Amino acid sequence: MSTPLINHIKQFIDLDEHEEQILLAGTQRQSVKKKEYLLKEGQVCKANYFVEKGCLRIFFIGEKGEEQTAYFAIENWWISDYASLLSQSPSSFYIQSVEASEVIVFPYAHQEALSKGIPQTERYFRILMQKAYGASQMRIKYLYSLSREEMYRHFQRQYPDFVNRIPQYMLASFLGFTPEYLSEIRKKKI
Amino acid sequence: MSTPLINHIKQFIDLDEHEEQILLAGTQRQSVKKKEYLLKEGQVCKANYFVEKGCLRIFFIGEKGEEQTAYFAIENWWISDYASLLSQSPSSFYIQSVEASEVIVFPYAHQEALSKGIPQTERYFRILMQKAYGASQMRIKYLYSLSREEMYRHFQRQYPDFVNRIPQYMLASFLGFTPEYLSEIRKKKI
DNA sequence: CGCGACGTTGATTTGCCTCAACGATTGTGG
DNA sequence: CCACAATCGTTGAGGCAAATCAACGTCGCG
Repeated sequence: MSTPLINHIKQFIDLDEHEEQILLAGTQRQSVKKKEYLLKEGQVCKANYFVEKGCLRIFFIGEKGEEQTAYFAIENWWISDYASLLSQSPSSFYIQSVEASEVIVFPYAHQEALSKGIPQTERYFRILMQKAYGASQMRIKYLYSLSREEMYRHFQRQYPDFVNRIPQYMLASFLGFTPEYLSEIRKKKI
Repeated sequence: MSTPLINHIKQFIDLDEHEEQILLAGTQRQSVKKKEYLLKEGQVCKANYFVEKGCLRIFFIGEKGEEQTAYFAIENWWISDYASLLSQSPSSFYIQSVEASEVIVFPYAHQEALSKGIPQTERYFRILMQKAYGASQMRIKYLYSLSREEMYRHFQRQYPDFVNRIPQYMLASFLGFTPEYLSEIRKKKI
């Protein structure tokens, strides 16, 4: 069996055919329409989502009602509210598709069950979480040291294709500023 | 054997006496003087640090030479540069003690070795990393939605004792603003 | 075709920074 | 244990990056 998810996992741990089947059996593929929600504020997050195709985001609602994007996930990335997932407490985020997407729903209960039968999956998720946390430490660094304009240039350099794939107001909210200011920055650049 | 580290681990996984000994055998206690460094920029991070007593911080040097604190760790917290640790690449951070501290040095090589002999340690570190990443997601949320003054009030409410334990310039840099501005905020509050 | 969502532009405002100078406190060597 | 330096904290004047607000183009979709 070769799926994007299995391929991703096998970059970090070994699985035999039988284990692959057990692992996949507990998941399900879901087609998600543009702007459809996988989680809403107040709900308890029940699954980790692996993006096979398309793009998801996690956002929250600011004081004045604006949607503030916290993270994006594209092909071969995971996305979830990991605090809500771990403690099974109500989430303060929304998870929504940015474009029509194909997602693997990986229930947390399944992850917990696998931890006994296929212990190396814990290793996979440990590495995943450590990568994510490491990236988050770097993001904190950038948030503290770069100006808003530099944030945009930096993001543009790192993900040149992605910049044109999402609405500008989402990109602006992800970078931590207003759509108007992004417009101003873009005007400057020839 | 009961040490703060073992107690912490046993909140999440089971260990028998023999396993505890193997686990501790690969670690070492280190007394760290105030302002002493455990890691400097450019070095590859080799260990995860567990704070038994005292306080550490991880910071980086900004464009104008200022020290920007990214995280603090107090009793029973872990601290490290997890990106550098995972990929064994040069760090862009410094790890330094804020006060005289007692630290358990947990080499990453030891963590890797344990993952074979005592597989449930992977589970412990997975939960640790997931908690840390979840907290990081919340921190992103606060950074995006609160003003600098609200950040301070929020932090003060959450860690009232800690506020008076560290120099104000470190707190200011952690909250993402200048010592002068923190001074101004404090003046307002009666 | 028309409406609503998205993007742009410019005028004005503001939260926070910068710089400089001055107190307060801490630590250290004589 | 004191003196004095270094570090840390405060205050105020002035400046700038980015927000706010409002108005107007434009595009995609039902």
